[in-house]
Amino acid sequence: MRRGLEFKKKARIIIVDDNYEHLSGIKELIEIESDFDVVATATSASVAISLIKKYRPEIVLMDINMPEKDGLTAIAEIEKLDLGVRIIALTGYDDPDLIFRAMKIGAKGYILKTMASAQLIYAIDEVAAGKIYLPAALSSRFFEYFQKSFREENQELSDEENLLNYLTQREEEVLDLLTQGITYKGVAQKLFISETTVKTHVNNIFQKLQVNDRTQAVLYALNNGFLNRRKVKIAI
Amino acid sequence: MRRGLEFKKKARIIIVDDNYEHLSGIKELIEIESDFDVVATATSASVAISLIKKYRPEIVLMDINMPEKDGLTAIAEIEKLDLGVRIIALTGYDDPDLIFRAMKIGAKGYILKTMASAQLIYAIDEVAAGKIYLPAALSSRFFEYFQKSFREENQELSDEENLLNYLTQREEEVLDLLTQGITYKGVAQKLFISETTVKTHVNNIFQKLQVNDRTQAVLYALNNGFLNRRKVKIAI
DNA sequence: AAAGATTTAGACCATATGGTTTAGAAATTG
DNA sequence: CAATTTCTAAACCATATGGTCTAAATCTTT
Repeated sequence: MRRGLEFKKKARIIIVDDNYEHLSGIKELIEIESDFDVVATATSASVAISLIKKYRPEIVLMDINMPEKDGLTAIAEIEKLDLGVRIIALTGYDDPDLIFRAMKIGAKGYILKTMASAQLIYAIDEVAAGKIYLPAALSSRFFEYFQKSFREENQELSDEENLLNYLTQREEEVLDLLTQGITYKGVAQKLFISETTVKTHVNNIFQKLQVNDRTQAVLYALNNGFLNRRKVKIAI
Repeated sequence: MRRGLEFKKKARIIIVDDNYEHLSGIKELIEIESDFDVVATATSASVAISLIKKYRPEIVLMDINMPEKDGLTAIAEIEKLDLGVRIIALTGYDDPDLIFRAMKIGAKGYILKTMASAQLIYAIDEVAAGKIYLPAALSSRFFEYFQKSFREENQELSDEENLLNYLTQREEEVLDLLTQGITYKGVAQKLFISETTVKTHVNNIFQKLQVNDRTQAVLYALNNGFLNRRKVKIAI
């Protein structure tokens, strides 16, 4: 086939699809059109996982639309095993949410069953070579979804509405320390001011943020873009 | 040029680059190789913004590496204006963090200055057509970064390490209410139990999470996957 | 049935936190 | 320079929160 892989180790592949027709179709296609080695196939995620543990393939082609255990959780589980298996997700349609979630949990590629066989082979080639591959069309859809989620989630408050913008420099510093779970005494020490001064600042913060206690102030800060060492969190 | 745009309205473009050499280079290239209409150029972000307000171009080519006001904040500001301008980011190197941040704040494309001119024209074509365009190489880098951030941030704690898993049902309920900024009294009312019972639960929670106060417990919960109505937050 | 964990709840006490007021020093702005 | 804002800090008090211990009722599990 294309791209001299003859001298490389042939990538070993496991294919997972609950539809046996599709499964054998893809298997044949790969065996005919490429140099890859289909070492096993599975029609359910749970079987697939034990096969993966057994054969340690380089690549797994995983259908996402399966009953019982769905493909996404299967991918998550396989990734958690940390066997270095590179998973390519496979579906019938380009639902951006599916694409987003698959890539998020670690899929190294995503292709549609409707795509040409050459595209499939190319994707496997790329992923086997250590890259992450999304066809341009899917990549475009992914980014639309990606950006939409940020638009919606991020700027739900305008600058005037975001009460954090009314805090003074010092109040921000105090609040920043509070969002790290530090007590008033600790804040006082860190900022080299007295504890009563901290209390004064804190009370002003409460007024400005319209909250009643430390926990609420911290929550307000975190939910409204207090740019700390904040962690990335997107619910699956 | 390629792709019959003759009958379409020619896309109007503004180019922003603090390096005048580059600026005129790109300008010439676009004027020669494509049908697009370069309506203005700017060597600073602030000038660019007023030009954009004035000319309302379809496309903006924005260099990211600029002194003074940097390109990313400029993009954010332009996006905030919500003029329907589609921004393509432009840099010398493929720093994945830059790519990630640019796409996050709404860039519709990202290309390297080192890329062939045909690639640039193609990118503009695609973006002008309403798509989001990232060359395969950059897309790959983006996803590596994207996935790494999730790996690091999400499963930094194993199930045994995540102290939240040692909480009982009831303790979880209490903690959940605490993460909503509710006081002990409020929790007692919501759960139809006495306030002293709440205190008992809370103290047990503190023991299990190895923290000393309510705020720290809430922070621990939020940072370790207490899957609430939590918002998507990634610091720019 | 016995053992164990969970949920409930009280007493008791110490301390941290929150509410309000006043006020001087320092920095900023007009 | 005068006016304003910010930062500092104290006094005073009320209440919420945290620490520790004990213990009964309920539920789970063996």
